[in-house]
Amino acid sequence: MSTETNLSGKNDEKETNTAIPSNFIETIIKEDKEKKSDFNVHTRFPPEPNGYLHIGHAKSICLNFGLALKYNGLCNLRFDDTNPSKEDTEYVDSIKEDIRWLGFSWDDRLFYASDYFNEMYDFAVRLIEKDKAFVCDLTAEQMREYRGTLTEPGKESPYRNRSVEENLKLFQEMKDGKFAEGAKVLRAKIDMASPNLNLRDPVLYRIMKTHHHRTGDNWVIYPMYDFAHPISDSLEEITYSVCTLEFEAHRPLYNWVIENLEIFPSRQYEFSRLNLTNTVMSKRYLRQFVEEGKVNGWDDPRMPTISGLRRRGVTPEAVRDFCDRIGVARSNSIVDFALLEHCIREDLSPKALRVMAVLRPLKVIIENYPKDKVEDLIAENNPENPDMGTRTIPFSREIYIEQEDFNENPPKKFFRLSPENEVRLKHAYVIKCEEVIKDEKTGEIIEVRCTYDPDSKSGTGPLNRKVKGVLHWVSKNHAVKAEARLYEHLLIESEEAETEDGDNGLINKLNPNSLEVLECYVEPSLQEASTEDRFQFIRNAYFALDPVDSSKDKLVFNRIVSLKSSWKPE
RNA sequence: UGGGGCGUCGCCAAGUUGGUAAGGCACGGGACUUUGACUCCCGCAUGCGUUGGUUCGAGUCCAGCCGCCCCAGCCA
Repeated sequence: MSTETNLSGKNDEKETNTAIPSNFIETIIKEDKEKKSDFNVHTRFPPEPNGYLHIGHAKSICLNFGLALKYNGLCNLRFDDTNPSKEDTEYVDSIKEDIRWLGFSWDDRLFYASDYFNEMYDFAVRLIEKDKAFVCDLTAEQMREYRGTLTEPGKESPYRNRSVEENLKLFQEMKDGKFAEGAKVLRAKIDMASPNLNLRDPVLYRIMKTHHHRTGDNWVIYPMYDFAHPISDSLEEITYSVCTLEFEAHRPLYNWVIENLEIFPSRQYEFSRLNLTNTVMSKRYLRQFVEEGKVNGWDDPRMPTISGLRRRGVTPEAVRDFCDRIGVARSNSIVDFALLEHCIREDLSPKALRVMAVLRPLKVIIENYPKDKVEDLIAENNPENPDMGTRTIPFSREIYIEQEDFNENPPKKFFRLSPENEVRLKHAYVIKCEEVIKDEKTGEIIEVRCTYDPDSKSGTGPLNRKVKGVLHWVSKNHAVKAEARLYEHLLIESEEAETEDGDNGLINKLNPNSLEVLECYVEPSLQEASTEDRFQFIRNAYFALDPVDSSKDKLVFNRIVSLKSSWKPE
């Protein structure tokens, strides 16, 4: 290894790490630091605990925590729990677990918007006192009518001119539970003619007589996102409040709250959310798949959820690398799933144990190999990393090879087993196909008879002995039966499935072959496999044990991602 | 349609104050190979939505046009 160049290369990278902004937010940070060298980077990840995190959230987590790490700042975890009707501690726990799994830490900075309910109430009172907010009795339907449309201005609420005193009294009574849900709301007094609909006297507080997972029944009024978020950010002195593009039109309101309350001036910046080909991030559709049994739960390995990726065997390193590579910008985009797969392979390649497993077995009998002989062959665990050592694999007269590795009428450049042809068994011997045994009735190939060359044993034979192909195999009497679950994209892109089908959602885009379950044979060393291990089934794919369904008695392997292949029969 | 955004290679995405189009993925070709993997070479935008303009010079400035996304929850 050319340590000199490598080291200097790495050092350069580290030294210029914070100097080269890699996205527009970092450009802003750099500018802020130039104006004021001690400007703190303080971000936050603010999920609502109303569902499971997915890889789109991972992008936000990597961005927010990553920014803090890179610029020596801090990143808070804050649960945006202002709507008790949708939220639950179950989600709080899973979100924490997912963030930790991704490798980030909020240290002691775990917050909840509900921590600030008292302050928020006081801030609302302050707005009323400044005549910047009022209690409105309009029903939801009436409010919609009064709001106007995209092209027409709205009308002011008839309750807009209540006195400060009356508003104070009414708001207090709202808090005290004197009114029914929906009877009254607190609204900001901004501009019913604003071209930005979010500024047409938006609702700040609504009445909800719902039990809150943290504050219990203490409150019957709850702040809206647009009021709670800027206050939460400000109280935590967040300097970069990073969110996704759909909140762009809310930024003027975010700033309005901060300016009228005269509190810490957090700033909001928006980036485009992650979209991936062949998948969907929308909670609505993911929930539909779960509820209709199209997948086996939120952590189904086909799901784009963090828990799904984790269960599938994807590593946090791969997810982080992916998030680094997709970039952060403001244009709507759809990232090719192949990039995620690339990141997974790149992470797994140096750490996965190379093992042999036969997914679709074809029996091979080596006729000139002694019937009762068993040899222990030495196999390296990872040729890229000799430190990972070796293990032994039993070899005997009867083995299984992959069905697709034999072809009676091979196409051109078929570097595998075929009649009269020679091939090497990985770590073992060169064998030659002598005879094909077929089922008399069906004509199906049920067995292949071969002979082996005793002088061709791996590592001992003539070094320049070249054969066309190398096959993986397992010894029939030593192999361990296991289940292999092969996953494909959850969704298919096709002409017919281009559009959503109304109430049917994305059902017609679901890939009917997204899961294939196989009974396979794996080499005996895998009996000792742990869920922490990652394997490369040689010439096939990366696999990991399913942490839920696998047991010592029944090994279950999930295919994480297949190996690339440039082999294409003509 | 009012407002706010966005439009650089098939997919992402860099492009300081205008100076003559990074990188990754994908793809194609080749080398190597006891994984048709990995690795390594090579190729891949006279072009930056479009039309004009300013300029010695424009992806970068100006004007018009086109396309896509977001906003009319007492959701976040």
